[in-house]
Amino acid sequence: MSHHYLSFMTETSQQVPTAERRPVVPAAERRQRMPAAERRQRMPAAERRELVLEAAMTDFAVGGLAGTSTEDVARRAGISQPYLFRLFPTKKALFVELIERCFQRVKDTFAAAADGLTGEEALAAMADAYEQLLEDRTLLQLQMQFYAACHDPEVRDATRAAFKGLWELAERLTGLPFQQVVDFFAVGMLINVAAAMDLPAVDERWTSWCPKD
Amino acid sequence: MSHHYLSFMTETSQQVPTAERRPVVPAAERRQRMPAAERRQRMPAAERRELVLEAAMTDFAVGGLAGTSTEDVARRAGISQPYLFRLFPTKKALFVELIERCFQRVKDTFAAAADGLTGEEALAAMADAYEQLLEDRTLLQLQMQFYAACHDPEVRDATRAAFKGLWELAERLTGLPFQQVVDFFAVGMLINVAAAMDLPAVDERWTSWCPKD
DNA sequence: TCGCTAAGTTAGTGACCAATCACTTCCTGG
DNA sequence: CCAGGAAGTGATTGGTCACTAACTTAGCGA
Repeated sequence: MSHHYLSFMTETSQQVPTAERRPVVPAAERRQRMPAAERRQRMPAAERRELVLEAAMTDFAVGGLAGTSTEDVARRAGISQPYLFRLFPTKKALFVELIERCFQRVKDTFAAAADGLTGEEALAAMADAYEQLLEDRTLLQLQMQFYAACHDPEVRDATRAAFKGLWELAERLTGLPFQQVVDFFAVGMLINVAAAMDLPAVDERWTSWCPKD
Repeated sequence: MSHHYLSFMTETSQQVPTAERRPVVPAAERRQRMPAAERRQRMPAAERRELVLEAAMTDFAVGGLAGTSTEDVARRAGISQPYLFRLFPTKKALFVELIERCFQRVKDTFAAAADGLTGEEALAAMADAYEQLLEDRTLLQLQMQFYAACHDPEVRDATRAAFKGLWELAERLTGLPFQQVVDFFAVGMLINVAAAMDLPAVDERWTSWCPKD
């Protein structure tokens, strides 16, 4: 069963001692009350929203829209679960807000990488930058959750719009013809999937995705 | 807002009058008892399992692991929900069984398409065949659900193994070097995502993904 | 025809969860 | 100093859901 020609397909990934099964911790003790001693620190709602959005990225990246509870997000954000619903009307609204946010972060990454470059140089820089997102897979896995949740019209519309924006940015930054942009995004999607499956860190062969020679 | 260079990104997709929001039909009436008049037809468990697996593909493709209820699957399969648990030990076990099944179907598609061909001809045939899967997006959307659910170790292991099998099949059928197989799968993944977002039917430019010239 | 096995059901159970309500606490400007 | 708004919580609620227990029914072989 040794397939030498596919190093990234071999089972060299170290298995995390995962917690296995959805937390069967009785909800009674999971929903522990706030520690009275060191009272929760107050902050303006706008600021708290940021914390919630950040926490939500982490949780939704793992569980997706349906598989993440508002309780989990609230706890990670350091607030009570009801207060989350004063900051966001519904769970889905929070999720949808993440879509724009997540793609914006990728856009920023691309823009920073391609700064001062054009054409294939810009594309290569963007490719490198995108690969570096592998170090914290949150963004990539979150993308998968968006795509997977696209049966919902609101999610789909937001995802489509954000994806379109990203695509247009890539075209603008590189100025390259359609086909090359297709290939760029195609490999990007393969990277997303590889990250989701946690294939051993995508090896250097991926980087030769700009076969101009 | 007209971007002539990206026909598939324009909003020409006819919006399905989607049902909007998870079925808010009160569960009381959703769980209607079996029609006593035309009693359920019996069949061997192995056969019933097939029906359940088929129904599960449809439902899980839409809702994913967390977002699909066993009640939904059972109803579609024409059995009571508890009986589903005699055929499958857990919901996740059912989901995991779909992974092998889904990828096997893609494998069959590839093998049939590449029959008698090799090299780039085989690859092109496989590409065409894969695009035809867009007509019934179940298989593609289901894949996205697998990738998205890969945080779970059992799901990840099964998905990895199935993906690896598919990859090896592609290499065996075409005999092409690594880089070309990468490009092939990369575009495949882009198609998956496009299907998930329901971008207007992927246009003919995708087919030129084998830039040998 | 009888009885056994496999197919299938109804009726729960405990747990979880999104969302609401009513309440408290803190801070600030007049 | 005090009134009011903003930050934040506890308790609850109506509902869903995976899974179990216990029962029923249909067919088939001896």
